[in-house]
This record gives sequence, structure tokens and C-alpha cells, in this order.
Amino acid sequence: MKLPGKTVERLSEYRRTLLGCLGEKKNFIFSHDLAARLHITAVQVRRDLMLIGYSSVQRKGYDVKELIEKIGTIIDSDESMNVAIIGIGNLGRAVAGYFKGKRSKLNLVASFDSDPQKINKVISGVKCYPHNDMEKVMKELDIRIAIITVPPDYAKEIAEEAVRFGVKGILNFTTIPLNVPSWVFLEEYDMITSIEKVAFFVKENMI
Amino acid sequence: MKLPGKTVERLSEYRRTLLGCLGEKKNFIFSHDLAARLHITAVQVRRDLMLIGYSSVQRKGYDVKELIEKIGTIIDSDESMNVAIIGIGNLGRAVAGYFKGKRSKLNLVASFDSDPQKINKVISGVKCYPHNDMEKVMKELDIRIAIITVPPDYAKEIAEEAVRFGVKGILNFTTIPLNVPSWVFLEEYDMITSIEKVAFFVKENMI
DNA sequence: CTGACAATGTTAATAAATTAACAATACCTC
DNA sequence: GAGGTATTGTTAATTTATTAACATTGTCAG
Ligand SMILES: NC(=O)c1ccc[n+]([C@@H]2O[C@H](COP(=O)([O-])OP(=O)(O)OC[C@H]3O[C@@H](n4cnc5c(N)ncnc54)[C@H](O)[C@@H]3O)[C@@H](O)[C@H]2O)c1
Ligand SMILES: NC(=O)c1ccc[n+]([C@@H]2O[C@H](COP(=O)([O-])OP(=O)(O)OC[C@H]3O[C@@H](n4cnc5c(N)ncnc54)[C@H](O)[C@@H]3O)[C@@H](O)[C@H]2O)c1
Repeated sequence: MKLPGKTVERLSEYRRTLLGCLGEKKNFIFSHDLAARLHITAVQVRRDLMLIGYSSVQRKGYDVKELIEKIGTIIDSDESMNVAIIGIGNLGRAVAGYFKGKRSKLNLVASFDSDPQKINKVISGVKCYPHNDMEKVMKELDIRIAIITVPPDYAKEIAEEAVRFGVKGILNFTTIPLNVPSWVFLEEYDMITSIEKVAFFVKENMI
Repeated sequence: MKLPGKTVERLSEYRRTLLGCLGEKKNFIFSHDLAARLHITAVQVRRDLMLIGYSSVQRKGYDVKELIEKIGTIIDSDESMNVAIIGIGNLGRAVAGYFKGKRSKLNLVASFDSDPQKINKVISGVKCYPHNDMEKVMKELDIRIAIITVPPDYAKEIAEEAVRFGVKGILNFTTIPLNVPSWVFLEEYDMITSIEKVAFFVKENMI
């Protein structure tokens, strides 16, 4: 199914919100309610759901469980996909602890580090392998997605290795923009950008 | 100056990249070079710079130092702004360590936590104050921006407090979407969304 | 049973963001 | 110093994303 990247992001957010609803024992939700929780419009929600071909039970809103399922069939893959974190420092540990076990179709199965203090230990719930074994481990465990949280200077090299060893998608938290072949999906995020954006609009609002 | 949010984000990225150039002793850069480093087009770069009214030295490209300065005059505020992290757990520490001292106009001056083990200590370079003193400290230090990294259940409450105590911008790393008054700028980021997006496009590419 | 309603799904309109096109200009070569 | 070239700044065109409009449909009150 061909979907705009923005819609994919929102589908993920919808599911996250819907999972929250289940926790509240809320089994049906209206488009405007879901929208309000995410600071978007009801039309946006309905349009996105139209794109994935989901229909509600009329007049009761969307069946929360059913919609979670439906979103799953769209954005999850059939079999689960294996994920690794490269560089299990402060950020790597935070991500590992946060992500581990959250998504049934995405398994965080390994981390890699070059620090002898860390290798062969279980850190934040994930086994840490030595950087030198990346090729072997990545191939054996069939790792498809790499989350890169090494120091900036190593980022490029690590990304190249990961691609060579079979990774098809990279989430880069490093300051360094990476270059990858066109068939590898790359997503980059830098917190500084978010903070500076907030600062800019705070400044503007004050004027 | 009124700028699209997307442009503001890119300006931040331009500056980050340009700072990297200085490190490489590269004092002039062409639009297409800058663009390539960020995986965008040269036109995009030129258009953004047009919006902020920057002109290059013709035929030599942009003067790196000058452009860094110029971007600063646009996205930074005149006096520096104080920032606090609320919840100095795994993620909070990672952010603190990363951010501290990176931007001259944004000072990370405090963190807050409710854990007695943490309060009144310096963690990741930042003094940690007790959650109970938030009002006093936030007002005294004139904190304008809060980065929220507390456990999800506390996020709403913390955000309300922060707003009440004078915060004008929030960067929320929590899973919970927040509600704030219209005059508070809110930016939210959830890594799960990024990871799921990567997973989706990896899956699609494989089909 | 029926009419008013509330919420959806969808098409059409608008707005925002990106890309293309190109004239203008400084530089370099010869 | 003339001609070719590389790069910019900017307007116009295109594409993408969001919002508005509205017909449709099941529900419920009376
Ligand atoms: N901390 C943040 O909030 C934050 C935010 C955005 C970006 N970043 C970026 O993320 C990266 C990590 O940040 P951090 O705070 O976790 O740093 P960190 O120093 O705590 O962690 C880096 C880890 O990578 C390991 N490492 C170094 N070289 C390696 C290699 N060749 N192969 C495998 N592992 C290697 C180190 O041993 C260490 O464990 C940095 O590039 C930083 O700029 C951090
Ligand atoms: N770790 C990640 O990569 C990651 C990613 C995205 C989102 N998040 C979210 O960020 C938040 C923090 O994640 P974490 O891994 O750092 O968790 P953590 O448990 O390590 O840290 C939470 C910190 O908040 C403190 N705290 C609790 N209640 C508080 C209160 N009322 N006032 C002030 N401080 C309080 C705790 O003492 C602790 O130090 C969570 O909401 C998590 O869902 C984490």
C-alpha cells in the first residue's frame, strides 16, 4: 500500500493513542476525540483512515480494538522484524529501555558497542555484542533495522557497515547526516533542531 | 520574522552542518554542497536563505561564518533563554549530556526530579532540584523552555505546572500528547513513531 | 414510524511546501 | 577584455498536504 510518509507517522500515533484508550477501557472513539488528543483535526483522521480503507461502526465511532488491528495490518510487516541499537551509551540505553517489548512486530534483539566494559553484557534488557562481531551477528539474527547512537565521528563508518551487513532501514540519532544507498530507508532526528524550533517560536510569541 | 516551521527546522540543520564545516576548515560552501549534506535540494537551500534575506559572495558560495551568524540573528533570541529538563532519568540524562553547552543562546540551567537519590546533585552537568521547588526555582531562574522526560503518567500534571510557573515552550518526549494554552509553543516527539515509520518503508521496499 | 441528529466517507477547494525555470552576475580562461 | 561557465536569487509551476463542504447513513427520541 502506497501511503504518504506523514500519514504513516500519524497512523503510528493513532495506534499509540488507541492503545492508551484501551487502558482507559474506552472501546469506541469518535474521529473528533481521537483528533483532539493529537492536536489535529477530525477530518485529517477520517481522511487517513479512508486511505487505509477502514470503516467505523456508524454512530458509535471507531472500534478501538479493531482499528488497532487494522493499523497493524497496514504498518506492521507480516513476520516480525529485528532491530539493533549501535552504540549503547546514554541515548542508546534510554532508547533500548523505552522500546524493548513495546511492539510485537519489532524485536530489539541486539546492541553493539566497542567498549570492552559493555560487550557481552545485557544492558537495558538487550545483549550487547562487540562491534567486531557485527557482520556475524547481524547476518545470523537477520537484523533489518539499525538505530545509530554512536559518537558522531563513527557514524558514517557504522552506517556503511550496517548497510553492508544487510540492514534495510536506519534511524540516525547522530548529528551527522548519513549517506546510504537508495534502497535503504533513512530517518534522521536531532533534538537540537526541536529545541531550537521551540526557542524560535517562544521568541516570536513574545514579540 | 514570520517563517514556516519547516524552514526554521532547516535553518537549525544548516547551522549545525555549517558548524561542522568550520571544523573541516571549509570557509565557503555552495548551496548544492550544503543541500547534499542534508539530503535536500539546492533550490530548497537557496529559497530558505532568500526568506531570511541572506546573500552570498557570488560564485564562491556562502561564507560559512557569516551565514552561521546570520542564522543566529534569525533563530536565536537576543538575550539567552533558560531551559530546564524535568525528569532526569535515562532519557533526561542523555539529553542533558548532549545539549549542555552546545548553544550559546540556550542555557540548560536546571533539572527537576522527585527521586530523593537525585535531588540536589549535579547530574550530567546540571543541578537537579526537587520537584517540589519547581515554582520557586523556575521563577528565580526565569526558565522559559521545559523538556519533559518524566514517566508518562506524570506528564500532564508536570506540563500544567510548568506552564503555571512561566514556561513558554515545551518539548515533550513523553508518549502522552499534552494540552497547553495557545500561547505556549508545544513540540512533541516520539521515537516509536520514527521506528515504525522506518519499519513501514523497509517493508514496502522489500515487496 | 418518522424526523431530527450526529457522525462518517469522500470529493472538491484551499493552502503549504517543494521543485523547476531562468535571468542576472561575477569569475575564470584564453 | 570577450566568451563561456557556474552559481545565485527569484518568480512561476507543480506537487503534496490540509481543510472545507456535503451527501449518506444508522440511531434515537417522541
Ligand atoms: N544524548 C542525546 O540526547 C543525544 C541526542 C541527540 C543525538 N545524540 C547523539 O547520539 C550519539 C550518542 O550519544 P550518547 O549521549 O549516548 O553518547 P555516549 O558517549 O554515551 O554513547 C556512545 C556509545 O557508543 C559507543 N561506541 C563508540 N564507538 C563505537 C563504535 N565504533 N562501534 C560501536 N559502538 C561505539 C561508546 O562505547 C558508547 O557506549 C552521539 O552521536 C550524540 O551526538 C545524542
Ligand atoms: N527512553 C527513551 O528513549 C524514551 C523515548 C521516548 C520517550 N520516552 C519517554 O520519556 C519518559 C522518560 O523516559 P526514561 O527512560 O528517561 O524514564 P526514567 O524512568 O528513567 O526517568 C523518569 C524520571 O522522572 C522522574 N520523575 C518521576 N516522577 C516525577 C515527577 N512527578 N516530577 C519530576 N520527576 C519525576 C523519575 O524519578 C525518573 O528520574 C517516559 O515518559 C518515556 O515514555 C523515553
